Amino acid sequence: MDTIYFLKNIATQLRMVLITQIAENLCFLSVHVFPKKSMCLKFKIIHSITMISQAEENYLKAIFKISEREAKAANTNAVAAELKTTAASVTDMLRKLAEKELIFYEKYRGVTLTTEGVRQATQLIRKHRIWEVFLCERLGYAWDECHDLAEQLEHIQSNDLIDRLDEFLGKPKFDPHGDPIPDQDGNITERQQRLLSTLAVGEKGIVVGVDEHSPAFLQHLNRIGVVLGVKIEVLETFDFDGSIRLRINNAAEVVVSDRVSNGVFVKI
Amino acid sequence: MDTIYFLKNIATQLRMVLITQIAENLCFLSVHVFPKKSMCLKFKIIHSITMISQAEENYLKAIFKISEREAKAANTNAVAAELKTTAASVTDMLRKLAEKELIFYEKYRGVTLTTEGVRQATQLIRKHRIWEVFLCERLGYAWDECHDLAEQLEHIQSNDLIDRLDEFLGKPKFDPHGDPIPDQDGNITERQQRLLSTLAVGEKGIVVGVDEHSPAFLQHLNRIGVVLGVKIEVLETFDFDGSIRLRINNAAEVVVSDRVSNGVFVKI
DNA sequence: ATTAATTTTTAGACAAGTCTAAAAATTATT
DNA sequence: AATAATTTTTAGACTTGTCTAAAAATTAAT
Repeated sequence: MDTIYFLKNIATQLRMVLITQIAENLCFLSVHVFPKKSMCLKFKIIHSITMISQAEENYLKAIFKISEREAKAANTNAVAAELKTTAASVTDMLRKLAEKELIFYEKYRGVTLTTEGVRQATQLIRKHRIWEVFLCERLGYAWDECHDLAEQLEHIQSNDLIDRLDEFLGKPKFDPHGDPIPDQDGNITERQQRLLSTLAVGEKGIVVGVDEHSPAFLQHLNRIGVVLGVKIEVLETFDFDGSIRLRINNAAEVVVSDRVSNGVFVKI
Repeated sequence: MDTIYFLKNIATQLRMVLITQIAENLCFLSVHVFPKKSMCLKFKIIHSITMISQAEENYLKAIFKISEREAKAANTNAVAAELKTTAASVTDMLRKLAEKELIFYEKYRGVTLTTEGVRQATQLIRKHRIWEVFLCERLGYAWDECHDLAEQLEHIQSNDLIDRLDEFLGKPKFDPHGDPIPDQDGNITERQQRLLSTLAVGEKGIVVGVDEHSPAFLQHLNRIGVVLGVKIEVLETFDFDGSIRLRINNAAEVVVSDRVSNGVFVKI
């Protein structure tokens, strides 16, 4: 990882073991420039508690996402699919993340996040969603356009920046797709919500989120008028193919497919 | 760099030379997934006109900055110093950038930017400065705090994002340090400005920029009240050490050192 | 319970970007 | 003009993250 230099007269007084101890919990407060490298001893930092690379962040997020929807240890292929990479690459990275104690990993047995891993993944999701709010609410991006940019912006390293942005946006609780935004401590506001497909004829609700995030799906919702905040009322259900006839905002009527009704959350 | 696959029946009809030609000007509009790799021939993209890495961007910016202040070909050590890296690393990268026709580079002879290199560097500076305006004006960062964050944000890949942000901020012409923001085409609004040190006794002006950007310097200016927008009047100059006595905003009087008077721009 | 299919891991390679140490070229000095 | 000092480049190594191809482990199927 990184390299650290100690002045020789200081370093020789410390035992190697001690240096290792120090290095393991290292947190740079300030950096002093030494006049010459020949006056110093060089050490390599094996393990650093803070720094985590962009790639590592992405792996944690992928594992988090999979665990969220599958409720069992994420397997190598699933992670590879999620990140559009190969199983071999995943295996390499899992070894590294286990080394850093961000995941529990046993060969051939899948992977789960440690407490610290969950914390990191949650904070990354917090960043992603806050940036999405900014992109959509302030810069006028549509909800199907903001994902890729947020994917880049979430890796900007500064918790302070995110807290200020959060403040600037009025501490939103949900992102433009209705997904909850974790707070600084990782707490998530859970909401009473049901899939549109679970509503019976006559029930009413407000669209509050989506379970599928692909641009194609979101664009389709735009076209048929099923967007966040609209009121819907179930007029008729067709058991044959799972499609549903709806009234939107007490006005227009549409028939939506099962794909739609299983991808949209409503609050009763 | 990247790898591209052609279906065998298509690829075998094309001569290798032609493929190379195509690849050199390649611009992906869409990606098709082929059923099996065994049906494809694999090619490596040697040269791609668009993509440029974060490290490459930083080198271009460094060379641009040096050329701006030195008016002669930037030498290897200067670039190394600017980027806090080694001369060996710089040499490696210069070879690569020359290969991509972003710089003119002759061994031992220093380096200058090509037209495309200047364009890329200017756009990076545009991004940096627009982000700085956002950080200071909207998120409340001080002018000495925004640089490092902007250094990260400038690498977000999306021209559209920057244009929208620019619009959102009211198309500012200058950043929080008074540096001009290039437009989409790279045009820079030059401003009539003089170093404070060149003013004679009795002359008045408005502080519009700084020539030194270190946090320590900017914090010092904050403390003595010499910030962007204030009116100053030169009351007395001390030839002995170059210090100057000023009146600020028709009120407070301060004596500033030569370091300050040579680091501050005023508009008469 | 063996074989077959699938999943996962290892082995080995590669590209980008960096570094140190040594060699080569350039510039400065006597 | 020859030597010394400086600058720049080469050579070789290392790290991160990726890949392909082959081996090993696990799971499914006959």
